[in-house]
Amino acid sequence: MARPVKTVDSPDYRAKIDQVAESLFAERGFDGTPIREIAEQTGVTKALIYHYYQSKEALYLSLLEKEAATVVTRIEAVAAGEGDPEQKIRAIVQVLLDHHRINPQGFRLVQRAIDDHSPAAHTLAERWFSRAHVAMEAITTEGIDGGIFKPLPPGATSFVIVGIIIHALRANQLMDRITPGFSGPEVLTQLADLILALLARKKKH
Amino acid sequence: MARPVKTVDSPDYRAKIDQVAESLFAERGFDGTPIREIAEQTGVTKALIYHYYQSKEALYLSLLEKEAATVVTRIEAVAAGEGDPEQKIRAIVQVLLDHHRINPQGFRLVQRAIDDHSPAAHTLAERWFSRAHVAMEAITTEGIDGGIFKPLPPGATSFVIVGIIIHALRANQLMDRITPGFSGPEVLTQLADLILALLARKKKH
DNA sequence: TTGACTTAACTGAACGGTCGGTTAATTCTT
DNA sequence: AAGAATTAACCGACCGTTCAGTTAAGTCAA
Repeated sequence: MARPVKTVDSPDYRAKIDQVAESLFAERGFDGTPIREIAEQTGVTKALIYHYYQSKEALYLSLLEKEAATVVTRIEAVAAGEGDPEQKIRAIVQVLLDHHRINPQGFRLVQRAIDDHSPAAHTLAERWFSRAHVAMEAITTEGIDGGIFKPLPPGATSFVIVGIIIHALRANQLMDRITPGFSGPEVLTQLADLILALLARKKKH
Repeated sequence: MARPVKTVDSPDYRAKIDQVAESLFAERGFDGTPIREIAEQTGVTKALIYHYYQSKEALYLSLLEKEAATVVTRIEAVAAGEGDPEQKIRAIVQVLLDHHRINPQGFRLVQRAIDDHSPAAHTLAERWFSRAHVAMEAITTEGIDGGIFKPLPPGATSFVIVGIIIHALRANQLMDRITPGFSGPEVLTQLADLILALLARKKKH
């Protein structure tokens, strides 16, 4: 049971396996990523990966769970924190942008899971996305009730926010050329402003 | 030179191969779909598929090209047709919804290609998405210049429209439970109204 | 009309290679 | 010494692809 303490300069393969696997799964998907390649890029053998994980899918789901939990927990923290709805929306956009900037591979891993064929991955993604949407709904409902946001059908405001953010990050990392004049880093810096401009209630005077 | 004419009740396997392959590729992705399974579900042998297509990838790209061309051509037709920007936006939403309703697998195939690892598929998707965006830009620019749509940065309006539609169809087919109170068929019927409500210019009086 | 010839459609079996996963043993750390 | 970390070697299954060959239908010269 006792796990030996690593010396300072030891390789710490376990963490590196996770890192390499996350990157490969994010780029090429589950089916497109052979265990052999994860092992090679980590600098170990396949057998070591099976020493740490029961199966390829267990490794994949472990990474997915960790990544989804991290980002959704942060969103929930913002939703439960202080500030008016506009500040919270800006904070959430910032959370997602930061997370994407620091670890784009992890972000892409989660995005990919939405379309995943594996029932386990699909369920996992659905569970976390659902929690994120609940947190968002609390904010948008407050914004609409407070007269700050344009009144839209229940759920629609969160739906729009999430849709635009996902589209922005997807476009930013994968389709730089499809949105002429509105792609690349500039789309991200304007993202919160754009979302709030769309949601803002019409001024009456 | 002599080409045997198909008898009326002959199986027409070629069309069925396309149909089965499109469905499987859409559901499980390129890597997740073995040629064997396409053959089995079609009721032929693998070898027949290689009689019609040079490779698995050639089959995949052929389906992708056909599907993307169909939907983008329709969008371009709407953009080049008659009507004010609001009517055109409604028409485009309808085109996409109809296409998705009639052939959801084909639609999903194209969506998946955005994240595709294969350079050829990625390039193909980028090419068609780019054409769609150009067509959209013509409409949104007219709407903004005409004072109907809220003024947003260049490209941003098209970006929002495409993002919301993609998100809606993705959510509708894959994540029915993640958007509480705003999922399932009802999101689609309200989609054009939602988009136009977001884009509508603030009334001044 | 007939029968040799051509062609597309289609198949069964096999190829070399890679896949995810296992096993038994060796090395390393304490 | 003991147990965790790590490995080389191996397995059966399946992968995409090829190939030699059969079938069925159309062409065409006699």
